[in-house]
Amino acid sequence: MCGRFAASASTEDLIDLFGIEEVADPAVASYNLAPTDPIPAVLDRLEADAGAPMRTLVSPRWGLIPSWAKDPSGAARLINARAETIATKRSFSGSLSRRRCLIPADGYYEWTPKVESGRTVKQPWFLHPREGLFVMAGLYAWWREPGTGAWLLTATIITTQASDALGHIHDRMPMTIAPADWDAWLDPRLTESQCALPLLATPEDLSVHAVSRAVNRVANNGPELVLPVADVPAT
DNA sequence: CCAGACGTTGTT
DNA sequence: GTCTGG
DNA sequence: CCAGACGTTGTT
DNA sequence: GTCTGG
Repeated sequence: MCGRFAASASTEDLIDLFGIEEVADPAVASYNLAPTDPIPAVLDRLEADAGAPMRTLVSPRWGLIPSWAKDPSGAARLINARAETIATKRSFSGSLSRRRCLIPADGYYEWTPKVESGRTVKQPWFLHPREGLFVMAGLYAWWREPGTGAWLLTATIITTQASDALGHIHDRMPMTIAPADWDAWLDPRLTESQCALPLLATPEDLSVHAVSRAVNRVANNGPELVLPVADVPAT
């Protein structure tokens, strides 16, 4: 699955790569993004006067809160949405039809148990493309706070069964969208979920290496978190 | 019809 | 063991 | 995802 | 909001 990731591209990088027209929230580099954190996301917003959609850089909280939720307390739970069932699950189907986004990342983390000095510790791994950004498929939702009327934007990352190459690390992995399909994936006017689903792609040829357990603690951050560590433990 | 749920992950 | 916070 | 907390009363 | 269960 995907429960922690790194995203360090600058706002300028993302403007160039995705053709961003409006920056609602600038990108903030982080090498330790955790559930409930603001994460970078690209979406196409429909203008009120119904022209072409406006490609916008936003910063939703990670963990989708459906618009009908009574309170936002479940946010840390819906950090992933299973590709196999998003079209029929009530928490996601509306977002799949009309609120799809892209989440640009450097790569993501997974953990495996490891015995060290007789104790079991959680060994983190960093999974990432050999070059370029890892553009994850996401869904978003708007939730309105009853008291203040303030709007809260949240998002989730779509997952699928891990490929054999990654299965020894974890049985789930995030899905991507190929650059040629970005426009269609983001277009909120394409409301047929059956048109959107085939755009979901499986990550190919990811590189995997062990990283420091410093990433386990969410307070830690910095580019050193994604660096390989010499002591590569057996799985 | 109304009431109530609506999710993923890992672990056991 | 299970929930909350980050 | 992992780490860390998990509670009440009365008194200061 | 929308679907399922009763």
